[in-house]
Amino acid sequence: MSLTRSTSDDVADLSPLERDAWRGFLRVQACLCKQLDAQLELAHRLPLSSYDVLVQLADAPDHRMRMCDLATSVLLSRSGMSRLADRLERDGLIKRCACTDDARGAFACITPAGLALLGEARPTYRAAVRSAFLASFDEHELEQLRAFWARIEC
Amino acid sequence: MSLTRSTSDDVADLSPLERDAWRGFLRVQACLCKQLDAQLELAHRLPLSSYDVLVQLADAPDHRMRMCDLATSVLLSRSGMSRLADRLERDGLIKRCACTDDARGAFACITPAGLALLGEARPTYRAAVRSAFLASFDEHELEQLRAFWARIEC
DNA sequence: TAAGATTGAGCGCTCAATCTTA
DNA sequence: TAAGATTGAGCGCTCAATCTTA
Repeated sequence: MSLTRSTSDDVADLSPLERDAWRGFLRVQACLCKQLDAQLELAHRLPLSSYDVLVQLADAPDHRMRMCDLATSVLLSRSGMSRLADRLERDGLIKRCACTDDARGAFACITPAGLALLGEARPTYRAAVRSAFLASFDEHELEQLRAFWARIEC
Repeated sequence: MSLTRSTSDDVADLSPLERDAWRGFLRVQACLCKQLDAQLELAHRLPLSSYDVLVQLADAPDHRMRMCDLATSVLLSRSGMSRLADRLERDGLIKRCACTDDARGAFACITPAGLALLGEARPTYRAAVRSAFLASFDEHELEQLRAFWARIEC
């Protein structure tokens, strides 16, 4: 090992600090998502992935989005989104609608039943995110977190 | 809605700041894990979940752990761990060994081939975590992150 | 040719049931 | 009875192939 290498050399062991900053991040994410999913499932029979889709649609213009845009915004592949939409449509929470501008495409539209269920689930979600995550930080720290995530593009 | 409720009332909308702090966290985690998994798979044909198991075993006393402890430390169910161990054993990276203290239990032990592969994969992992995550923060910020994660128990 | 969307095949996970030993 | 581990059933996802329209 060269003496000129810094401690943040690419191949060097992660320092305890680096390890904790990274592993803690992974641990917290896994725990929180598992908790959130369990709470939504228990209270509303709605998995977290379905909740995310309903939120996107409810907040979108005309309560609808193109399937491919929806896939991107919920971090799913197109095929994964297509199958999730199948389940949501089967449960009456969304409907697929024709896209007149581009006949290749399709819209997913949230139904009144979807809006109603989302109306019940949103308070559960917000309360859970607040108590399990946001409540651990003051306003300044939340600003820091926002700035931290903005640095990472992907 | 009561006038006495604060803006962080449990059921109120998430503020833009809360939203960004939370959604950014989810986005960054999803992106980084996807990237990491792809790089390990490409360079070493080793999924991230298998990498995590090999790291735990390599760092454990006698290069071995009980199946249930291993499941806990890689955030998997027991059955999920059992099936992942099947694949790793099939590929010769680990072996199951009898547990003489408690005949109900089993050890997973990393093999020389497992250690060798991990030796190649660790630099890839470290370099990826550094360039995609750790490099975005200075030492003080890493300390902050460590302290942030420590607040959240799960 | 390429892009949007879906479908077939199959992987990796969890839950519930089961087997074994404490 | 309970705990460690595995197995059967089945869910939710991705990749590659396919269909449709731009």
